[in-house]
Amino acid sequence: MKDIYEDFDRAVCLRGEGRAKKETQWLKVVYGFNEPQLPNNVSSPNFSRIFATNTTAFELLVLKRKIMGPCWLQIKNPQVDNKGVSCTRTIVNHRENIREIVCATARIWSNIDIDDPTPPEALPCTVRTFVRPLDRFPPNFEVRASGNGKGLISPMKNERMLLNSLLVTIHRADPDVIVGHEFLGVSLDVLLHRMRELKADHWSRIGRFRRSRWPPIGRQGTNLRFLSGRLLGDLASDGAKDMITSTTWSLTEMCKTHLKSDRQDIDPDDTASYFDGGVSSPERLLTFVRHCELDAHYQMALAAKVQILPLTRQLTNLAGNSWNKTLNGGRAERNEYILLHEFHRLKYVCPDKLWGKKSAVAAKAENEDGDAEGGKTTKGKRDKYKGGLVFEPKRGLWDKYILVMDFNSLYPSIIQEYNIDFTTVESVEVDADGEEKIPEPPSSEVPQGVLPRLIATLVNRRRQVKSLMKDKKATPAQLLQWDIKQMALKLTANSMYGCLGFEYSRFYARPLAALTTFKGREILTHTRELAESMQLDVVYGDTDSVFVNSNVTELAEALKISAEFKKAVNDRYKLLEIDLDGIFQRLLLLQKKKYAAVKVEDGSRTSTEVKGLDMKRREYCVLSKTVSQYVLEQILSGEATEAVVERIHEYLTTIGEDVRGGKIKLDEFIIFKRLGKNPEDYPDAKSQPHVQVALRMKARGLTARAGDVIPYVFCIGEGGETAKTAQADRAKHPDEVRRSSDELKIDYEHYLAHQILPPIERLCEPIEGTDRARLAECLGLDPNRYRSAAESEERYFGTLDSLMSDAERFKDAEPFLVRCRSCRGQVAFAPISDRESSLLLPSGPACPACQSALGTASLQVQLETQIRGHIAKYYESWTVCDDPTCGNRTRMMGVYGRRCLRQGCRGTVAFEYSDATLYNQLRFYLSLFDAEKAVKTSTGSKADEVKALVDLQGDFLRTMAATAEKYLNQSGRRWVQLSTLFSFMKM
DNA sequence: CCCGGGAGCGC
DNA sequence: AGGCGCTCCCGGG
Repeated sequence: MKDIYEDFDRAVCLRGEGRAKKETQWLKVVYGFNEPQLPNNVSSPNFSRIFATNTTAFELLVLKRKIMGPCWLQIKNPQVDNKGVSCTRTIVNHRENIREIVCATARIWSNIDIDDPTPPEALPCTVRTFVRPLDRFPPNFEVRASGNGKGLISPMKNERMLLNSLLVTIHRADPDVIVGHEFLGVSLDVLLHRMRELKADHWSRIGRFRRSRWPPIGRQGTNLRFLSGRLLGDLASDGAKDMITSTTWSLTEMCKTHLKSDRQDIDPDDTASYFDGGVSSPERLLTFVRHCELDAHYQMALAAKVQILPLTRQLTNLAGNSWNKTLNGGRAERNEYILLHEFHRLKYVCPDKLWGKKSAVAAKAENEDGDAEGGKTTKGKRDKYKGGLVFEPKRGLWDKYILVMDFNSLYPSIIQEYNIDFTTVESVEVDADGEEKIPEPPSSEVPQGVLPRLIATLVNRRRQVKSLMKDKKATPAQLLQWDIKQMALKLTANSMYGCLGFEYSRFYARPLAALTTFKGREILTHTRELAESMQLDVVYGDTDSVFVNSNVTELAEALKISAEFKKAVNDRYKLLEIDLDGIFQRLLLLQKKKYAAVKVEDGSRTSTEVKGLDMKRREYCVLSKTVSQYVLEQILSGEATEAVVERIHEYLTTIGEDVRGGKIKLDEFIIFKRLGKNPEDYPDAKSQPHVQVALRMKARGLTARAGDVIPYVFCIGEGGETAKTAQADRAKHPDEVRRSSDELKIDYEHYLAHQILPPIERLCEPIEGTDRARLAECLGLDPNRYRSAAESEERYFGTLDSLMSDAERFKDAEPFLVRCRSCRGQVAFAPISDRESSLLLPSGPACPACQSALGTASLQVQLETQIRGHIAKYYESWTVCDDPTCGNRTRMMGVYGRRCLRQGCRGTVAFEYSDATLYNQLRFYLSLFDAEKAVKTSTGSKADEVKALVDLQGDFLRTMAATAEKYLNQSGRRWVQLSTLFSFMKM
């Protein structure tokens, strides 16, 4: 009954009690779970505090017995043999939007060893599919079903019988593990509701805990307890998502990337058609059944491929928590349990578990913040503490060897190096000015803390495992097992820091987290300074890495520099270690966290590494990624810039044509976006494409919940008017597009302008010889709409006037049209230096058609009329939207600058007839009568001819020039906003 | 035109 | 129910 504990001072502080008792005497009281729980906030004259009143039986058992993950417990004689089962049910919803079960496959593997690397397809298994008709089975279905190959097909009369038979199968197999995809969130939910609704027999056999009465079915995705006694490996669970690299975690995508298998997708809306009993052949339904059989296989194959069971078991062994939580939950709980075990072993009192609440320290700090800042409204989260340091990248394309040096496991190493722990770091006062102070690390005499020692143990064990792996005699199975073990050790060590800064963590210790990152920033800064002191150029760095420009073209030299630098850095620390992580042959550095490189692999091989670019994001379609890939390959090819630019331009031209020509498949246009909330919870649902699609999916009885990744394609609005329908309404699910046959058309212009151009533009930004207007032009988009203000002005006036020919400068100017009063013909007034076309003869202006002389006064009036026409046009102030899919033309002006006023459009409006256009037009008119220029631009024998002409017709030219100049000079400022015209010069 | 808040990445 | 740092893009005033 009585036991003396040492106090754990942080435990006290974590409770928000301000007192820092080191060791005190505690009275330990133990009583059964059949008695009521004490409140945790009681006190009396005899005691000030009670701890651990709400500890669960599981925690107690696991801690007291030091149970570290799955192991044999001598409670009774457990009858366990390993059986895995993979289940698929395909569900269709009909009438009243209720999801029913039409088909279920159980693929059962018996006596599997989860450490055996043999893939599931090479191991014996039984397959059984239960299927029931919607109305009636197609003729001959039962006969054909009985002759099915390996898989047993059991036609069932109705849904209830299907469920009953499935439950019998599960009961007989009694699986330890159930593997599925979206099982917890979807399948189990439907199963439970249908079993209850249809009063299925022995429904609790889905798990191992026998029940006769139904407990309440919880929210979707929260009913793991119905499976108690079995492990659930759900490939779409958060736990699994951490282990599988994928953008959508759809079964089809994972099969493709991890199994190299081409899984056929079935449109859920087509399910009913597979069950059509009115057709003459059973083939279609058999196809459906085989699809289910195959899916069940895929799920197990994926689970085996990513080693989900061995890895989660190792993680669970390290943390001492529950395996099912490792499989289906996040990592906070693992971290909690490893610390609980450690502190319990050392006889500390740990902070109490606060269910669904912020840790006591977090809550306390928030209150203090509120007091200090005079009752500032509870703005949700507290200010973040500072994290890793990111250097400003030196942007551009680097073509000397770049050394990527990074610290191995920086944060775990810092925690060890500086002995950062709950028991070693003194708490800090909260600063008066609200600024949070970083605590000091303990002095070197302070003994090693709990956390540093724990991490050291993990790191040492990992080192041992890795040395085992070097043994040449090791079998592949052993190697695989060790590899999983070392991975689990690394993951565990690395996750300790994250949980220190997690407000809801039982061991929340913000000052420790802040100290860790502070040291990280300090170390990275010093590392860069060291490099610079060695005359090495650091072009970039992020948190724990520096990219050093070796500035050499010989690999051996680069390696030598790397070794010298490594030694210089590592000499400064006891434990902390920097190492060469890779060598880049070429590096395209675009932004912080955004770059691509050609990495040197062993020998002469190379590979491309891409970080953070648009092409790595799920909201860009495959087409966009393919185009980016090509452009990137060209840029990194190392060939001459002109050749690269030319190839890019050519390629984009082809792409533009192919897209518009309908040569690209629908799949390549699919965009993905994750739902942050449930679709109906969006306040601005109407403007979000994926939310609109999700809502329509739900209306059809499909699932679309928070966290789901929604696929969609932008189509042309109904009725063909691209501008009329709001953007979000035009987003359609790929299945909708496929079903519509030709009704829905992909909005190619939108894809070119919004999915292809922007990523390419960003990639080409540092590349000479092209710009966004040119890239847009290649794609068949109007280049003028993509010219920046600066570029447009530069185009008109040119920073280097002499470099631009008049032909180029006045390309878009309207000609001066001269009408002849005699023959009523009309002709453009060509430049006077153009002796073949000019109507100005040495004798004066004359009509080229009827040779009649044209009066100066008449021409002057005509010129003035045309100039005034342009001015009037300018004052009409028509604006157009720069989004080619919108094309909105209006005379309305927005209140907020240049945003397009059409609902749902993201474009920018500009004057159709801008001040710059007008100014340029006037300059063009002036140029027509510029005698000096005419002489200058003429060469050879022409020069003399022109010179004679301007001498003879000087009066005429001066009169006309003066007319143009009048408008240009006197009123120029009224039209031309000099500030915008010359904005490109402000750099 | 500026400012903020999500997404989604990187580490 | 792990952290923070950084583009981007989109709404809103």
